[in-house]
Amino acid sequence: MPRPKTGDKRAAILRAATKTIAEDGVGASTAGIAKAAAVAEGSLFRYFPDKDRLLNELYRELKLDMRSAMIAGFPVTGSLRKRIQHIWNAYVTWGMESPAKRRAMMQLTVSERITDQTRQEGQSGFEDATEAMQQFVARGKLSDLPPAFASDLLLAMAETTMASMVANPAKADHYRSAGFEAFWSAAAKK
Amino acid sequence: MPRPKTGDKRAAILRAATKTIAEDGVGASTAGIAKAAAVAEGSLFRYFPDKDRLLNELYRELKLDMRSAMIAGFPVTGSLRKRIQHIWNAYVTWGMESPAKRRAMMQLTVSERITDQTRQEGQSGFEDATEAMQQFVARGKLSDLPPAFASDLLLAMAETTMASMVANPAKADHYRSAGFEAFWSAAAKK
Amino acid sequence: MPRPKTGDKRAAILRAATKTIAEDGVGASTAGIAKAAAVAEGSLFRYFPDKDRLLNELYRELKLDMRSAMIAGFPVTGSLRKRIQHIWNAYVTWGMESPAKRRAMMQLTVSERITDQTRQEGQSGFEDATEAMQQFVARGKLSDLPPAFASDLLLAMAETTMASMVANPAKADHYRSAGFEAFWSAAAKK
Amino acid sequence: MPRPKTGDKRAAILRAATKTIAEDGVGASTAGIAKAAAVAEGSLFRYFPDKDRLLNELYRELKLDMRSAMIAGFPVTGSLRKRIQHIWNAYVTWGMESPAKRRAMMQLTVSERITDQTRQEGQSGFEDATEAMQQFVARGKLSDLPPAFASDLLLAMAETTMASMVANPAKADHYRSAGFEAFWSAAAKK
DNA sequence: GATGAATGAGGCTTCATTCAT
DNA sequence: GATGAATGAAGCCTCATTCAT
Repeated sequence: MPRPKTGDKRAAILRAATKTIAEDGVGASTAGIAKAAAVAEGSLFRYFPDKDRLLNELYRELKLDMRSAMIAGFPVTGSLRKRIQHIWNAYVTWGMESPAKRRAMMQLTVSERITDQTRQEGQSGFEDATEAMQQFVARGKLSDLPPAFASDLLLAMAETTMASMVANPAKADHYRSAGFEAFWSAAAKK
Repeated sequence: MPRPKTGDKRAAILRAATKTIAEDGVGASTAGIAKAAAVAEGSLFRYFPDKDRLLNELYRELKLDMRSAMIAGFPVTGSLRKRIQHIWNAYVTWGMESPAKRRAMMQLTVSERITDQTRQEGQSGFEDATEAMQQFVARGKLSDLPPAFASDLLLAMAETTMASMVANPAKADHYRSAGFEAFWSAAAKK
Repeated sequence: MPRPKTGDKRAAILRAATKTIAEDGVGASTAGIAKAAAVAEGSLFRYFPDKDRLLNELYRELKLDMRSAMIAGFPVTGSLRKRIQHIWNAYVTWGMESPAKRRAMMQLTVSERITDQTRQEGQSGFEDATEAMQQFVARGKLSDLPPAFASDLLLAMAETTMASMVANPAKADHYRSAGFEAFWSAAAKK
Repeated sequence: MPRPKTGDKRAAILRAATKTIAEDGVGASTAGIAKAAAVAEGSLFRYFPDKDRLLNELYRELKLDMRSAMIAGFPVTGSLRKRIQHIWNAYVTWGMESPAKRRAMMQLTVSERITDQTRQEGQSGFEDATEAMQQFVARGKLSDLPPAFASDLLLAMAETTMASMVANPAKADHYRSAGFEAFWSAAAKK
C-alpha cells in the first residue's frame, strides 16, 4: 500500500489558498499558495489539475462553508422574519469571523476564472434559506423582481454592513441589527 | 482605433485600459492595453510610471466620470427624495450605458493594487450628492450608521439591480424604479 | 488492459512503452507508460532503474523481435537471392504488421538516449542473415563498402517502401516486391 | 524609431537551434537554444511565438538551405543521369559539410511536432530536381511507384552512404560515387 | 517624444524519481 | 513486492519595464 493521500493536505492547500487569495487576489501564485500550505509546489497539482480548478474548487468550498453556517440552527418552522433574520445574522457572523474567507470569496466572485457552472452549483444545497428568501420577495413590494434578487441584495447589503462593522467594531452588534432592519425594509411589504 | 494625437494619448490609454481590464481583469497586460490604445508598448510608461499607477489613475478617472454623470442636472433645490432619486437614476444609467467602465470599476475595487489613498480621494468632489445622502441617513432610521454607509449601500444595491436589468432587459426600466424603492425603504424614516 | 500477473509486468511495461513512444515520441512520460501498462508509476522503476535504461532495453527488445521475425523460416541453404529476399520480405512484413513497433523503433533510433553500446549489441544475434548480406555486398558491385552498408541500406529502403505501402495499401504487395527489386539492383553484380 | 529588430538575431537563434537539436534532439530546451544563441530566453519568443513554431520554421529553413545547395549549378539541360547525379552529389556534399544541419533535419523529420503543412511546403520550390526524379522513376523499372518514392529513396540511401563516409573518411569520395551507382541501379531501367 | 526590441524574473505545469506504507 | 503520494528541478511561456534608436 502506498502512502495514503492525507485528506489533510487538500484541506491545507484550500486553507492556504483562502488566505493567500484574500491578501493578493486571484493573481496569487501557486508557488505562494503551496508555500503557505507547507507543501511542495508540485504537490498542489496532485490535488488540483490546474490553477483554474483550484480556484473553482475553492469557490465551491467557501460557498459550502458559508452555507453550513447558515443552515446550522435554521428555524425551519419560525416566522418569515425569524428565518430571514437568521440568514442575515448567520451570514454576517460568518463574514466577520472569517474575514479571509469573505475576502477570498469577493475576489473569486468577480473573477472571470470562475465558470458559470461553478456559480450555478454554488446556489444549490441551500433550499430552506432560498425558499425563505423567495417567500420574502414574493410577499413584499419587490414581488416581480427575479428570484435571485433578494439573495444578491442580502449579500450586497451585508457586505456594506460588515464594512461599517470593521470600521467601528465597538458598534458592531448595533450595526448588524440596523443592517438587518434596512434589508428587511428594503424588500418587505409596504 | 487610429493612432491618437499626442494630447489624446493618455486618454486613449485609459480608455483602452477600461475595456481591457473589464474583459481580462486587473491581470490584463500592459502590452495588451497599449495595443488596444494603438500606442507603442513603451509609450504607456511615458504617461504612467508603472502599472500600479495606471490602475490607480484609472480608478480615479472612473470615479470622476461616474461623478460627472451624477452631478449633471442635479436638482440642488429639489426635495430630498428627488435628489436621492436623481443619484440613483444617474448611477444606474451610467452603469448600464458604460458596462465596460462599470465592470472595470468592480475589478479595480476588489483589487489590492488600489491604494487606500486612492480610495479615499475617490470619495471627494461630490459634495451635493454626499450631502443629500447624509441627510437621507440622518433623517432616516439608520441615523447612527457611519456617513459612508448610505453611499456604499446605494452602490451595492444598484449593482444588484443592474444585474437584474442585464438579465432581463425588457423590464429594465421597471427594475430601476423598483430598485430605487427598495433603496429608499431601506434607509428612509419608518 | 487487465493488471498483469507479476511475471508479465516487465513485458507489459515494454509493450506499453512501445505503443506510447510510437505515439508520443521518446518524450513520453514514465507515468503515461506505467498507466498504459496498468501498473503503478513506481513499479516501472522496479524493472528499469531509470528511463534511459527502459529506452535502451526497449530498443534491444524491438531489435530482437524484428530479428525473430527474420530468422523464422530462414532458407539457410537457399540461393543468395532467396535468402536476401526472405530478409526483405520478413522485415517489411514485420514493419507492416507492427506499426507501433516500427514507429517506436524509428523514434529510438534517432534518439540521443540510446547508447552506442546498445546500438552495437543490436547488430548481433543475426548471423545467418548477416552472412547473407555480407555475401551479397561482397559479390556485388559495392564490394568495398563497409559490411554494415547493405543492412543499413535494406532498412532505409524498406522504410521508404513501407511509406508507399501505407500510403496506398491496395498496391502493398506490389510495392513490396518492387522495393525488393530496387534493393537487389542497388547492390547486386552488374 | 525603436531599436530595429536585427535580422541577425533570428538567424542566430535558428543556427543555435540547429546545433542544439542536432545534439539533444527535439527535446532540447528553449533555454539551451537561447543560451547557445547568446540571447535572452524571452527574446526567443519575440521571434517565434512558441517552440512548435520554432521547430517548424527551422525545418523550413533547413529544407530551403538544402535546396539552395541542390539548385546551384543544376545542369538543367544535361542528361538525366547528369541531373540525377548532381542531385545526389549536392545532397551528400551538403550533408557532409553541415553535419549539424543534417542531424537536426533527421530529428525534425521524425518528430510529430512538424505539421503536415510544413512538410508539404517543404517539398515546393525544387521543381527542376523533382522533375528529374520523376522522369528517372517513370523511365525506370519502378515506373508505377508513387512519385515521391525516388526522392525518399535518395534521401534514405544518401543517409546510409553518409554513415559509411563518416565511419571511414579516407574513402569518402569513393563511397559517394559507389552510393550513387547503387541508387542509380536501384531505380534505373533494367 | 515615440517606438518596440530586448530582457530576465517569475508564473504555471510536467515529470523522473524516491520512499512510506 | 507493489503502490502511488510526494517532491523540486526544469520546461515553456508571459510580462512589466528599460533603453537604443
